[in-house]
Amino acid sequence: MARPELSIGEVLQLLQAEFSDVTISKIRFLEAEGLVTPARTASGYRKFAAADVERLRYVLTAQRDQYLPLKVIKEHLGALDRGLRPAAGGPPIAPSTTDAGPAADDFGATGTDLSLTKAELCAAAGVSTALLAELESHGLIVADGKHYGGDAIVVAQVAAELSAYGIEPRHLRPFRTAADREVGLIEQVTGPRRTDQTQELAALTVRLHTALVRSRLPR
Amino acid sequence: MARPELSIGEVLQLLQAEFSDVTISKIRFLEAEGLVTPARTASGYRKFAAADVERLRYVLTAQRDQYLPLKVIKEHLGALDRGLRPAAGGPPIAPSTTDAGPAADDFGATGTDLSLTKAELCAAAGVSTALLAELESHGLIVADGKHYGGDAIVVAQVAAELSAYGIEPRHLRPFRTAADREVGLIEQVTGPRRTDQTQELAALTVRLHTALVRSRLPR
DNA sequence: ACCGGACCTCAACCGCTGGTAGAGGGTTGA
DNA sequence: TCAACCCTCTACCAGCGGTTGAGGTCCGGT
Repeated sequence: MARPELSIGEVLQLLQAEFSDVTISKIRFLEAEGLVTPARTASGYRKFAAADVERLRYVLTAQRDQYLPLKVIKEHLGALDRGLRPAAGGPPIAPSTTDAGPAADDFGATGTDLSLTKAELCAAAGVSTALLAELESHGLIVADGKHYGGDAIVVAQVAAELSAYGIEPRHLRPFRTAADREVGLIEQVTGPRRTDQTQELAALTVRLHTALVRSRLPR
Repeated sequence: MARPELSIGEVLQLLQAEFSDVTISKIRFLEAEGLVTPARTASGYRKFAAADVERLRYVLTAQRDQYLPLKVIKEHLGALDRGLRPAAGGPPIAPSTTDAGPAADDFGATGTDLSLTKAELCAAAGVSTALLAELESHGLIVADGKHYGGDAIVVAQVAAELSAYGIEPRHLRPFRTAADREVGLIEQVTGPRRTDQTQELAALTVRLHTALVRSRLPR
């Protein structure tokens, strides 16, 4: 019980068992990049708690096994910190895709599901509760109990941007209808459970939709 | 009948719909790296078959959505070629569409102004003239005079893939309706000429559509 | 026959990521 | 007091993923 925290050298020993290419300088670098923030002694020495080591392990695993860039790993860690619990997937814990952040929009393997409260959703999408309420009233966003999924962020963000063009939630109802029909068609084929096939099919139909819109846009 | 294969410029047009950052030089680079090996004409021009384009799509998707390094993507492709199904975490070949991405968006790029004859379209998409006729009869593909645009290839390809699931052109009419309505809404705001705004708006609505479908997919 | 645009190759160059190296110096504990 | 350990900071670096441009060829239209 004397000292639950480890010096950087001790951390190195610990991690080198699992990750042969870790070095002291790398650990320091990762701190400089904001991926881990160990406490400090009065004299400035880093002291790593178990949680810090765990975090490093997560980073190194994601790098080695999923080839993720540090930028992305950092976002994942940030999402975890904010209490956004992903559902299933990756290594130690699952990565989160949807944020205001960079792309990652497939229907596939990395299927990640956030669960947000109303307040979190509004904050993440940068919209007012009034807009959210309106979106809900038109069925564009639906809560599962008290929680919203990650896609709701995108819906809310886009709706907000569209309103700058004078397009309001009530104009968007047909989108809801179209999406429902689309999903209905998919479920007719694959059944009511989500499978790989469901996702493949969804990717296809969305691609179809996109191509159709493009083809009908004025030249 | 002349030419079932596409030139590099035509491939560019096709892919830019989905991947806004693809360039000619990037395609050539990917060939140099051995990720795709288009055939050549007698005079040395590259000619891409549908399979080559599919391969590029796979590469670009894996890069964008999974952040995989080219080296790894190459291995996956190699494995696929050898008939192995990709193991953990790889997308089969039916990944994402419109990305909810950073800065750039799908519709921002240059206009897709391919102009293909019926035969070329069928060859490029790998579909029968019968299927094409059916798609036309349901208004999913329309010819401008005797020629088809680049999006028609995507529509035809997707329709072909969907038919493997028992989904036939007549089931796809609602997609046409939805796309028409969507474009109508956009034109109401931006007028009947194609402008940057048109494209921005289209990118937004397609993103909305995608998010809605995702959100309504079975959990 | 000619012209412009699309295509070719090859070599040089570039920005970013993910670190490493090492100088110069403080801290700790035996 | 000394070795081992830790600190910061600046400089540098290699590889990845392309881009740029010079110089030249090919092809469809008039």
